[in-house]
Amino acid sequence: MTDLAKHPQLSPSAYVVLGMILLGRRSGYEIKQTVEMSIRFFWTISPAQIYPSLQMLEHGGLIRGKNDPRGRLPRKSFTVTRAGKSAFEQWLLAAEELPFELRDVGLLKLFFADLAGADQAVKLLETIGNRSEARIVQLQVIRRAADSIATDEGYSFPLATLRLGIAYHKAIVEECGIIRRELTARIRQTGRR
Amino acid sequence: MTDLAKHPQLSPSAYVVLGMILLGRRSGYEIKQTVEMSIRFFWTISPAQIYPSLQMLEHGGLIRGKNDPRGRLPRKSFTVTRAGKSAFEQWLLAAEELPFELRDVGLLKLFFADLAGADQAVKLLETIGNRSEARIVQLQVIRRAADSIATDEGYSFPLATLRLGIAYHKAIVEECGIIRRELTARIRQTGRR
DNA sequence: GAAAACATGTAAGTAGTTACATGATTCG
DNA sequence: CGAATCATGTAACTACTTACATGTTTTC
Repeated sequence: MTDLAKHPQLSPSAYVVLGMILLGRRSGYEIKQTVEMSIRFFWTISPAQIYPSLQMLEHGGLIRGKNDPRGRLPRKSFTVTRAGKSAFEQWLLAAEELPFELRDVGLLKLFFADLAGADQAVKLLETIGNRSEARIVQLQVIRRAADSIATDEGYSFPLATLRLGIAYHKAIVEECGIIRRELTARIRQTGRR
Repeated sequence: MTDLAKHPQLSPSAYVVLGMILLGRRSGYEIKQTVEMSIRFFWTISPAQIYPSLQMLEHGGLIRGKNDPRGRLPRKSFTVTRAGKSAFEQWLLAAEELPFELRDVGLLKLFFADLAGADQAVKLLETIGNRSEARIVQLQVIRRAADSIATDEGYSFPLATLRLGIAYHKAIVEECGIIRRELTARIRQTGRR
């Protein structure tokens, strides 16, 4: 428990692992699966991060693991300790800045679109809009899974994050359309002159 | 020029450096400044990346630098070579997937909000909404700089990326409000029973 | 009986950060 | 004359990814 002092600040990804176990995911494999069908649109985490995180959290006394093989298939089941639960809640309720990072090559190219032709810029806007439309479809598929998690397990906030994701991409689709129409109108005007 | 073969794919950040020089930024310092007041909301790049990138691009024959001191203050001015310009345009027009990565601790905490109290969840939603509202204000300040870039230098697409950013955060603010109201209504109902 | 899914992990490499080091010039 | 800004760069570190290694069980 005093090991906590050695881990004054876990990374957000470590809290994801901890939180997923609190939500009932037992193994690294299950955590990875749940991440893929829930938070992957605003947080990714690979097996090469999950397994060392599990070791680190166990070392720090926040989780406890025991071998739980399926037949001859090795498997480790984890549960969260009291210290782990309180560490997670502390993180969840902490009044810290909430880091928000976006890396979007689409917007990057759009920023430089003056260096390309106007027709190329229109294409870019279409690509960006289409990308968000495809994302909306993906999110709506996941939404079904979130619905069943809400009814089966009683967790309703995964649904809220999905709704925010969908709202976000709908706004992008709409604004891309507006900008594209303005641009094509301007192209037509310039062309006629 | 055949050095290009050694750089089959530059990183997006390298293209940012290249593009910024094409937009008239001469030194690493100027590039950093422009990044800070334009693309930083969807792409960040630190001096520790810019200066090695400049060396690498010069080595690859895509840019050319010459010493251009201000008095005794050392400064290096870069220009883009023909090879550099064509490499940039190739990237800009390439029909590649446009990587989009989001890392949002706010949504992460919201995802796990079932593990906290409902009142805490309401607070989280407020924090996330406020964060987007603050971001909108920042973007609108930058927008003035983008306006003058549009009129002074004739570059209009930086403005388009800002509009997309604003649209995005407005959608978040709105949806956060909706979810929050739903939640408080549900709390009130449950409380009365 | 082959392919997909289950399951855990490591090694090597990439991309990026913060903090540091250094010094000149401008502005209030 | 001190603080902010101009200007370039490096070292050490962190976070994360891809690819690999290994073997089991289920499903078609």
